[in-house]
Amino acid sequence: MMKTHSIKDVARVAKVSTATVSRVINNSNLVDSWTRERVLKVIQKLDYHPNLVARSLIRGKSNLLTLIVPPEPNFFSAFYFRQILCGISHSLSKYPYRMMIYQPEGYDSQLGYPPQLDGFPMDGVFVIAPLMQDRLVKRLEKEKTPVVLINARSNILDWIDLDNVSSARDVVSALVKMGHTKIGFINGLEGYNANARLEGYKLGLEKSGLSYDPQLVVSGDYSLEKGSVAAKKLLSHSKKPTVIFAANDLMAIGALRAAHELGLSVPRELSIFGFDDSDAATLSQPQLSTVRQPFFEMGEHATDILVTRVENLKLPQKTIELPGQLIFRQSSKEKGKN
Amino acid sequence: MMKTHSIKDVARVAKVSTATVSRVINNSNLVDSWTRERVLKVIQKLDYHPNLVARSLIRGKSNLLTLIVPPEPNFFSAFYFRQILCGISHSLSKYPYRMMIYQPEGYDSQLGYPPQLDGFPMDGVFVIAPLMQDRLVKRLEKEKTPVVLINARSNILDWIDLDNVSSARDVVSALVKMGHTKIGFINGLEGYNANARLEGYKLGLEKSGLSYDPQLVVSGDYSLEKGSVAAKKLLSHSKKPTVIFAANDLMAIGALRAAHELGLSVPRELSIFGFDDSDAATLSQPQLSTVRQPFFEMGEHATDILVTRVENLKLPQKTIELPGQLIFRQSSKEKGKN
DNA sequence: CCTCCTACTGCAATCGTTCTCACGCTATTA
DNA sequence: TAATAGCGTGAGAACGATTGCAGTAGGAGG
Repeated sequence: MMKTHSIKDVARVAKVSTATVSRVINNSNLVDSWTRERVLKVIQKLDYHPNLVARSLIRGKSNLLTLIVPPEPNFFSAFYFRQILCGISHSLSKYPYRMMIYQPEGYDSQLGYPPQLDGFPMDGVFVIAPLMQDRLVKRLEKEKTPVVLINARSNILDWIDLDNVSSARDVVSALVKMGHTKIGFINGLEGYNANARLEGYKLGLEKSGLSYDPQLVVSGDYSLEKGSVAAKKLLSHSKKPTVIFAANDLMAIGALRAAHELGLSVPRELSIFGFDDSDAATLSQPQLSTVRQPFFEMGEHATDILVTRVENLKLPQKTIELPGQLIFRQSSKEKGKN
Repeated sequence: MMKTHSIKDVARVAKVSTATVSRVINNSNLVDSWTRERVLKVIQKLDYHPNLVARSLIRGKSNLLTLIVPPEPNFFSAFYFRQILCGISHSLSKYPYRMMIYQPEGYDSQLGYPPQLDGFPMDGVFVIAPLMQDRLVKRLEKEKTPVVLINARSNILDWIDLDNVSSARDVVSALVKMGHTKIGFINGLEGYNANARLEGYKLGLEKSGLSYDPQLVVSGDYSLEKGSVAAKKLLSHSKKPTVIFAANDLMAIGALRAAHELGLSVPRELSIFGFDDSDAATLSQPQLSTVRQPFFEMGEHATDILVTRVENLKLPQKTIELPGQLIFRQSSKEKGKN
């Protein structure tokens, strides 16, 4: 760090006290306009910028928000993570806050979640979905650090999440409208998301007057391989579905592969619908119909929520559910058409 | 921020001065082992952690490194950026440093590059490749802020970059070994990378005793569309190449598409080689042979370089050239084989 | 003319550390 | 025995801002 000018230099040159300079910097109206003028000129001349570390110390507020990233080495590459990051970063430029990124080396069982973060300045924390929630969140709650959960939920903390239920429901409704009546579903791993998407699937059937058939639902694990296996299982039934709806894109692509291996043409003989609108969705052949999660917007909203909370700790809990967007591409089509 | 215990609390409880506590924290050996013991116990009991803001203030060092990201909204999604980020993050966990990410809203012509960063604490800066270099870098140089360039070069600053020349040369050598003698090249936009890759291409030919034929080189702009156009141009010549080597994956995929449209089977009738090993390389049909840039490792090294530099400003310039790795997939094969 | 009020300004304490000095004690050396 | 060296410790001044409080000046009102 180069030695820069301090508030004292400005004070000296402008022949005022540091208090006055400080008041000018902070737009206090307790300063004569002529004096202000003069001080501003000096500030500009010296290219003075307040030292934010010193300010943090006295104010007890660093204007730094922390994004805690799960310890998986490639997490930054994850599709949804990237998008959320873009959203946060974009929205953040509206505020005088900066973002620190912290990825611990691993889950620490002894000390609680983020071991090396103690003492590091942060006014608030973004927590992105995955498993690790419990311990981390409990600790942050205890420390009364403002938190916003992204893609997860809580009874106490602010959060923003996809409306999984209605998104899945809308997919099913749309498929029914396209003439499908036998709709297979490949479920994800146990957990909130998968449950909600399955619930939406059931709801969609119900809304369309179709009955729920457990044989048309098989479980997967979000992997391509399992998606393929699951699809084959679905397609081996007597009452073969005419469309397979998977709880994420990767499994949908697995289904695509299965169809290919079974010699079924997609979408002519089988439609396939994914969930996530990941990169893979447009790169697959044929391109995948899917549900786009508004990750970017989620990141944006999360930032707004967190900054608001940091600036006013006493606000009531804020929660946002955003709708997914149905994206129709080549892997699905009206039943019976060519 | 919750009020936590300060060094004074520890001092009071342990019945020593704050100076001694400070010495204990900082592993000074100027403290009696019995005293140290006692202080450590108190520290643990109070769950005391030094306030890093205060420490930064007095030390004039924040232990924060800044990663400046170009203002493009989706930059976090860029393939190489993600990988580099993973590498930085991974290596960073070895050090007592944290990373701030800062993406300005746009290029500011008035003030110089990163307008809102003034006064924010940072000990060093990662700068990732693209165009914006000039002004930003000049400014950082002036402020004597330690900088490491990633995927770019400088005469003064530390940098780490791919060895483009030898990577491209090795591709050509490999292709020649596979029996190809007419090797088309789709160049990128003017700039260091493209120049270096073209140079490597020429070098590879030379090394293999083949002569350079300007007709086998066309220029592109790194886009899929242009790659397709360029490939068609190459394939319309009388002396059609048997393999097309593109300066990046996207153009290679464009070439793939062109081949498809022209009814040429890849790799039976035409081999295609990319550069970057982006996501698209494995998702394309057939999967793309390409050069993998060691982005992850670059991020890791960059971190090591920057931390070293921050801790010792007087070190001589450090530069690293990393070799690319040739990845052979389905889009290339020995000439004449089936 | 005196008092009070308002508008502006400066003094000095404060935030939580680090680090230089000086001090006292013990052990070593001449 | 006196001088010297070293170890362990504490007092207190920084670091660069903010902010409560006190003080000054000038104008208004009685």
